[in-house]
Amino acid sequence: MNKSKEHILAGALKCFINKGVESTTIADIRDVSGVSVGSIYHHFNNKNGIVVALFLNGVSNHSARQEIALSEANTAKEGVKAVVKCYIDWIDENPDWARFVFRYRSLVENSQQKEQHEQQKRAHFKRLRDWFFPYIERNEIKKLPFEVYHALIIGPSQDFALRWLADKTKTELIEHRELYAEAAWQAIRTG
Amino acid sequence: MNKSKEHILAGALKCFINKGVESTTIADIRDVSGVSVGSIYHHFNNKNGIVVALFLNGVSNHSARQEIALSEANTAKEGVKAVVKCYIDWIDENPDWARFVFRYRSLVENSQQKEQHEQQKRAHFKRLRDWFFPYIERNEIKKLPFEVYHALIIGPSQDFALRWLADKTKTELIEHRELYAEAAWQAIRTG
Amino acid sequence: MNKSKEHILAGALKCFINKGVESTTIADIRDVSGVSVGSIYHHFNNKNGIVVALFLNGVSNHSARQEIALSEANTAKEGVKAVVKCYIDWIDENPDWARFVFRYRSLVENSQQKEQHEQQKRAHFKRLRDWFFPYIERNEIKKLPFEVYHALIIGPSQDFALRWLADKTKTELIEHRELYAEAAWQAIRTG
Amino acid sequence: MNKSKEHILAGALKCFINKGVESTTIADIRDVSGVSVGSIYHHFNNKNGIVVALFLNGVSNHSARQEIALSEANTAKEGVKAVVKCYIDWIDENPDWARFVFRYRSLVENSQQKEQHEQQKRAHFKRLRDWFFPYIERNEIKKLPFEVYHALIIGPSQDFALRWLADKTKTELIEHRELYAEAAWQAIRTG
DNA sequence: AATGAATGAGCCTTCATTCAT
DNA sequence: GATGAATGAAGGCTCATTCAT
Repeated sequence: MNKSKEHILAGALKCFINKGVESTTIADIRDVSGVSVGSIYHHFNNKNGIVVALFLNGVSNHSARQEIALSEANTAKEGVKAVVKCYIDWIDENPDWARFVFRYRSLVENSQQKEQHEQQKRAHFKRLRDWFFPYIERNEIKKLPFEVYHALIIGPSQDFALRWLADKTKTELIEHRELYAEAAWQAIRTG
Repeated sequence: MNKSKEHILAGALKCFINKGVESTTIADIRDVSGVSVGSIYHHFNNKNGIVVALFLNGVSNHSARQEIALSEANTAKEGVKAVVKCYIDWIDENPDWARFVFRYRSLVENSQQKEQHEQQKRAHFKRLRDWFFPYIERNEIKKLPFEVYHALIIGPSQDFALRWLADKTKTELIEHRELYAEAAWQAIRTG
Repeated sequence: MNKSKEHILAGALKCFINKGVESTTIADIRDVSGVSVGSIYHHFNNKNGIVVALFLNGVSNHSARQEIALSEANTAKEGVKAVVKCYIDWIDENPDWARFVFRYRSLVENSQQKEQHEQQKRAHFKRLRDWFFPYIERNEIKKLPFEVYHALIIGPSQDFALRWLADKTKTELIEHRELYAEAAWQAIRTG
Repeated sequence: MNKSKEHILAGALKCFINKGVESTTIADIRDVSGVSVGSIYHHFNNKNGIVVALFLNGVSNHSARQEIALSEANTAKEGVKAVVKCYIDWIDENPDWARFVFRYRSLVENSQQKEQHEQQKRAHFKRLRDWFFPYIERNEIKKLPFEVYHALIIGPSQDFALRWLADKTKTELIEHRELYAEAAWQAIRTG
């Protein structure tokens, strides 16, 4: 892999989190990454290129982990809980990346390079849907409007995670791993 | 009431949502609000002053409504559901204001005028806590780490609302009002 | 005399010395003088009006004192020494006014209201010339190009005064009063 | 040597003398020097950086000449006269630079980059003092408070020079070169 | 005479991007 | 692939001045 590119991405992530994307200058990234202005443009074409690269890397890294976790689950309950735990774990292990993805999702989704992201996202959602569908059919999971599942499963963890990432919680995100996983299962199970 | 100030705030909100705070220029706000650059500075001191004013107005407007709704509830269940419904209603009725508050909370919380916000927030949370405390004591609501309640009650609605505000849902936020209210109650009730 | 005008002039002088004329805003003068923006304009028409008023007051105050001192002198030597001492005394007693006059002379002399100043100056110089002329004729004072007298008489005191006003001398201006007066006399006396 | 820097300094000096530092805009300097705004900032960091550079160049250029002149003098009288003549000559040959140094000395001495100037100045004054000290010891020059020498030697020339630079004299500065040199010597010689 | 809200032209400075080396 | 000097458009903000009260 490319040393310069790694340095640039790592430096840019730091800056983007500290000062925000708009307030981060190419000179800031140069100072933090140690890579010259010319090289930054050589590798990423322009400032937005760095933003998009960071975002796509982050999202696909997270999706991949989630799909692996899901593939190892054998029941509806295991699957739901795996999704929540994997979500929490990824945020816990990559807090800056998570902050970045939450904060700048819209920036990428409104950019010109959004195509790649949308495609990734559709593929990922399809795989999730395929995994859960049989359990809904078999009535182990409540029949609900599809887009509500995400809210019920991920909503609570996400709410807490956002506050944890902003350093506004007294307890650790990871402490409630089991609690949110169980709550997610209870929220959508039948019976 | 002050005509200029209202115009500036309304115009600024439009711009901030359309282009983002950083990409909105004072000239943009002048064009939309019809108030001169000098007057904008006269009333808000600088660009960030507008951001803070919009944010504080939004948050306190929402808090006030929530507290009124709560004061009319007579049981734990009614209270929890009122909070969720009020949350959904406010977002549904003030989508731009909601978009703004979600997106720029951190901007205000890291600004120099954060004091006023923190104070408002503390007072609001204290009133919520006071309302729910008796029900926890009487064991009608599960005993949980305090900061988890918010995640369980608001998390799902918030997740959906964020996607609804970004125009990424097929269904309307308001359609699921009862569903999320009921889910919130089930998530924290005892027994 | 007019209370507001006095306050404005006094406040403006402070500001002009502290921050320079260009960096002093009308708001600064309002804050220091306690007189409203509107009143400042009512009394002085515009910012430059304050500058000119301060300057003309300062110069004519100094000229008047010098002419009085001269009128009490009875010999060439007394006259020359009186001029130097009077110069030093005025600066010693009105250091801010002196700083202002030295620093902003050119600003007034290039302004549109320069007429009044030029007239004052011509009249003053004529009176000085009239006083000294007889002594030059009688050969008690060296015959020199007229504009050299000022340099020889005032030059040394002025050099020192400028450094004293800038707080760059170790000794007090007033200490050398006699020394500079005597040096001035020696520089232009005959024999 | 650096072409851009030279052009910027030359253009800036013209503007500063014509309109004053405060009234000179970066755009003025760009127009006169032909160097882009960005480059001006690249080389001088900000507007004040140009002022400081001009000032330091001017002062050190003058000091260097004075020290050379002094090193070629062999008696107290020659030294004193050399200082005065050198002073007059430098002003005569570099009138704009002289105008600038006289007018904006305080601006530099109160700026943040004043250190370099103070150091230069101290070194220069030490060399002057070292040159004259033996003659004072040998009683060829009057014993006077040290800071008075400057006033007596340079004061008259400076007074005249200031008026000559302001175009307010009928005669040329250079015409009185010998007169002021001789007066300086008479003012401080013993006997 | 006094007040201070409103105006808008204009300035310093920043910064993404280019390009010659 | 790497470098960093040069560019110039654009934005936040200031401030002298006006004017209705």
